[in-house]
Amino acid sequence: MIEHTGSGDPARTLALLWRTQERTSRRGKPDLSVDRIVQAGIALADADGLKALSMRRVAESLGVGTMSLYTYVPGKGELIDVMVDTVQAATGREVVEGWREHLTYVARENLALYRRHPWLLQVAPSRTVLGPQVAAKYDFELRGLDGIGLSDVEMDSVLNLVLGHVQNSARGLTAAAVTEKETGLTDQQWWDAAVPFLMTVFDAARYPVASRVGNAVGEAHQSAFSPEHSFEFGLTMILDGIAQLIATRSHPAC
Amino acid sequence: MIEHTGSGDPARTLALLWRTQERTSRRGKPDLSVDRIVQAGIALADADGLKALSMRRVAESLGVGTMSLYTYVPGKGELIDVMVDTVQAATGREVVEGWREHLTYVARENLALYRRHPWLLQVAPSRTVLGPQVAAKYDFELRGLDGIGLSDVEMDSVLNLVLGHVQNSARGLTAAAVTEKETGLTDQQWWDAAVPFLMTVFDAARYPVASRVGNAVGEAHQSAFSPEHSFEFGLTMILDGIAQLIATRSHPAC
DNA sequence: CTATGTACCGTACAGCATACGGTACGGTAG
DNA sequence: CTACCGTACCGTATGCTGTACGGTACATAG
Repeated sequence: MIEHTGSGDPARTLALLWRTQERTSRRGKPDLSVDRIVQAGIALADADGLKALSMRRVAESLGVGTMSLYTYVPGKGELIDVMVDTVQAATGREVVEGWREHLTYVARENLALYRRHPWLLQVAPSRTVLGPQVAAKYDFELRGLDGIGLSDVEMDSVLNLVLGHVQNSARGLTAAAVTEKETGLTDQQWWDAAVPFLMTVFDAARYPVASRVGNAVGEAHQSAFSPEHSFEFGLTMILDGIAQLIATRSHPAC
Repeated sequence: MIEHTGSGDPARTLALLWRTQERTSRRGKPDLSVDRIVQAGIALADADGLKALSMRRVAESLGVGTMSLYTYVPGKGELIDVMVDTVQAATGREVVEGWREHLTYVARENLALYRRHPWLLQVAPSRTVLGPQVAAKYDFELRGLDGIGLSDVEMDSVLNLVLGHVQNSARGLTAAAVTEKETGLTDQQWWDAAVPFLMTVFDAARYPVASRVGNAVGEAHQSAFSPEHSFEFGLTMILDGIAQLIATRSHPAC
């Protein structure tokens, strides 16, 4: 299941993200807090995936009634928004020389983020989460592209292109684990169950190139190939393309 | 919500995809069929998004009891799998000269597919749907990359890179419509509601590059900019990178 | 005409998010 | 010291979801 986020009032969500609530009065005995709820949510999603994240389970893991969460968080969608923003904080912010090195670093950091929190891939990125951590990360990632001849819009396009590739790669890298957890079947088991049937039904003569390439990829998958290769390959292609763009910008009359 | 697919027995799913059931006996009065159910599902998802797709609603739209669907389809996940495979059939298969032109054509066709069926973006691509339409499309898309000096695995990598970019772009292109349908808020309304709050909380001095670029992108978004640009931009970058790879393969001793 | 296998479906269950109407208590005003 | 009140917390209920299970009705084969 892909979770949707930000279903409610944008202002409410933003207030939550930026923690503008100012716990004013001290009536009652506040045992809970937004942060404790968010941490519990992240822990739960890390462990069992986004599908297993329910308000009941979050409350349970905090030893609290389900509805108590709604005092601090407008709903599940907003909770996920805050979870997304929160985990961005843990990405590295090293400054490296050269746009290519910077983008490579950014790509690796984001890949690591997806590895740590695979459920991020299950959150439908319908609308950007405009939280403080997201903003800080965006700023850092753009800074390494500043002053190399690209326009502002181009800087954004380049970054999005790289981050998009990282996300696609992350899906390949973590899909096995996530899907296994949710279907109870490893890739190998699934494949073993599928192959004998496919053999009876798949006409190699009808799809000659597909079957040849499919076999090659399958064999490579067992031996030397890895999704990491796909990540590196795509990144190289993209960076090479960007290099050409930058070269054009530097020597306009080429 | 991101829907998961292929939850059940792989062999069962494959039998369904390749229609191996051979309606043998003619007892009873089969009113329903897998195809009718799938078409109803696609119509429903096209109209109201994947979130609105429920077995109850599919049955209702066919004038049939909910449980009757389970005679033909093992479950919701498998139904979605078949829906995914089915819509692939509608992509164009024109043969164009040159790998670059071919990939451009493939990219456009896939983008159009996502436009027609935005719910495809909400299906978690945990495991490839190994259906006949998917296979045929894969074969066609690879054929245009055959014999230009790439290895089999490289052909697959190149294709995946392009298709991944298309998917990312499609998200940007259709996100507005989909999200609006599901949240009841247009991008403009959402932005208008967010901006005044952001102004009070977003420290431009803290995130100088982010705010500058963000503003530039925002302004461009209102005037000349469009997600289409982002699609074309990324495609150009990727194809330029691939061109370099192919050049290397053609003149190995560069 | 009877037997049988199948298409279809009513009911029920477990799980979900969350709206609503309370309850109990800590801090403060009188 | 007491009375009040705003807040934290939560029990219950509603309307969704997918689907397991047991049954019914009927077309066809024998």
